[in-house]
Amino acid sequence: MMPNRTEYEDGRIIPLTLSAQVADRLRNWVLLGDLAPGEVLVERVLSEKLGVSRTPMREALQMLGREGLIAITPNRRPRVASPGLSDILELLEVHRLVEAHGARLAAKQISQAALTDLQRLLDEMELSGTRRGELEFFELDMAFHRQIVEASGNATLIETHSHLNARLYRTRFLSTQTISGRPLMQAQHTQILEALRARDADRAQARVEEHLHQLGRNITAIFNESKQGKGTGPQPGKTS
Amino acid sequence: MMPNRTEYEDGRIIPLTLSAQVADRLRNWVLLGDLAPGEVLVERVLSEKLGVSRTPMREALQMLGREGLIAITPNRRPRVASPGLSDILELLEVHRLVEAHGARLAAKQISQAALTDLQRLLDEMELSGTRRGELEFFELDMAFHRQIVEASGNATLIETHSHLNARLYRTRFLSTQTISGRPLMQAQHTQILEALRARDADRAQARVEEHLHQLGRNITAIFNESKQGKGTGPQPGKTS
DNA sequence: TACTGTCATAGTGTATACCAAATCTGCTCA
DNA sequence: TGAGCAGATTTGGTATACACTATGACAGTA
Repeated sequence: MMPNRTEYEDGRIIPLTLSAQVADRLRNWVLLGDLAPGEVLVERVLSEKLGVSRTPMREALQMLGREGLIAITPNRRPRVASPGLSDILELLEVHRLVEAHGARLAAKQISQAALTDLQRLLDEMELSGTRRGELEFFELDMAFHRQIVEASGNATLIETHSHLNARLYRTRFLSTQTISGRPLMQAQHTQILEALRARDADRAQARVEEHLHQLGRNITAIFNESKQGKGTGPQPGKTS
Repeated sequence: MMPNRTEYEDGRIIPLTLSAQVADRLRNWVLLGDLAPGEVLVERVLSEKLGVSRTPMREALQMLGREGLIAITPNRRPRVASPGLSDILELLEVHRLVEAHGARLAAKQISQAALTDLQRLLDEMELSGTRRGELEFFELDMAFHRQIVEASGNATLIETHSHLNARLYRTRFLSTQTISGRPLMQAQHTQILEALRARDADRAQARVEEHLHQLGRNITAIFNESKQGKGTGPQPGKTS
């Protein structure tokens, strides 16, 4: 996902603490589904598996808990979060609000280099959609959205967006699997980029909103399918 | 602040973990200024002072770090955050976005009881403005804003708003001290409530935006004063 | 004076061991 | 089948130890 092993601070490079590294690994496991929603996590087992002591493992679990990726209840074993559809739609609404605003800000000041980069991502997605694996398409998609918000230049907005996105990550990944929706998504991506190029803040905002509304519809469809299908929908168990 | 000592979960009441209790106390110290911005925190000293071991203290510090109230860097002692004006304005922009959207949602579905409660808060603020202490006015103000967002019914929105607000807490408290601005603020509060009563989502959103823009101006003024005044502006030291 | 390098001290990050209290699991019995 | 119980697990918290990093004071140098 993110090749996070170091961290900046006034130019010096400081290695991440062990807790943070463990959190990174766990996060990837959750996001990619190696740890299934609802699955129970046992501190000692995990810490042995990763060869670290309980202390950094506890801290890592706390981190993911605060990010909403796992549900932590006092005295109980943590579980991988498995939000219901309504939780996800609530999340998505705020996420949409934030990202759309990011696009609005970005339209006013995005650099030429960033625009070129976004175009490159779109091109690669075009190829990826037909030829390559789904994970790659997904990651390009994520990068596209992230870069737009980063172009807003508002650190708080970027951080908030990234937190919300982390919680939606798994769901969005599943959504990407449904290849049928891709052409529409791609067309919308193009429209967003056009609006940014035109420095049209209103349009950029509207296009992003539209796009994420569409995402909401896709997710709803997937959720309902898996629910009636073989009952393998997300388990109960709250999202902390 | 919040009388948090217990927590719900399917009806049973479970006491907060020690870490959470410690975090609550530290948070209050930071928000009320008992721990000054930029001040250095030492794990061992704090844990002794509160009579707990390092483990829960570390967890509490991590929590506040995530909330943006203290800045944590590996191997270094945590510091109470002391954001610069630009940081605060960025925060406020996102905060405004979230709260305004909350008001929009709230307008559509706020209960009669909640409206009555908001009116009560306004009335008390009116009294408080002339007769009582400033801390009380401030807390009523905070409660007013919080309740509006809570009326939105979107848990993610509420949570995000509360996080952002926590980071702005200290600054907003200082802003409240400037009594000269109160009549305007109060008038705006009334307008917001009127819009909610009228179930006018657009107007509610607009009024909240206006109000928080005004807050931004107040904060900017205060910040500049204190900076040129006696140089007692916020210290350097980043916000994590 | 201003700068640079050294060094002791202080403080965090991590490992370990241990205990109390809560939870979980499987069994028994109705 | 389901309620209730007891023992095994597991977490929350304490205490301690130690390696490694950062910090600040000091001495030496230009």
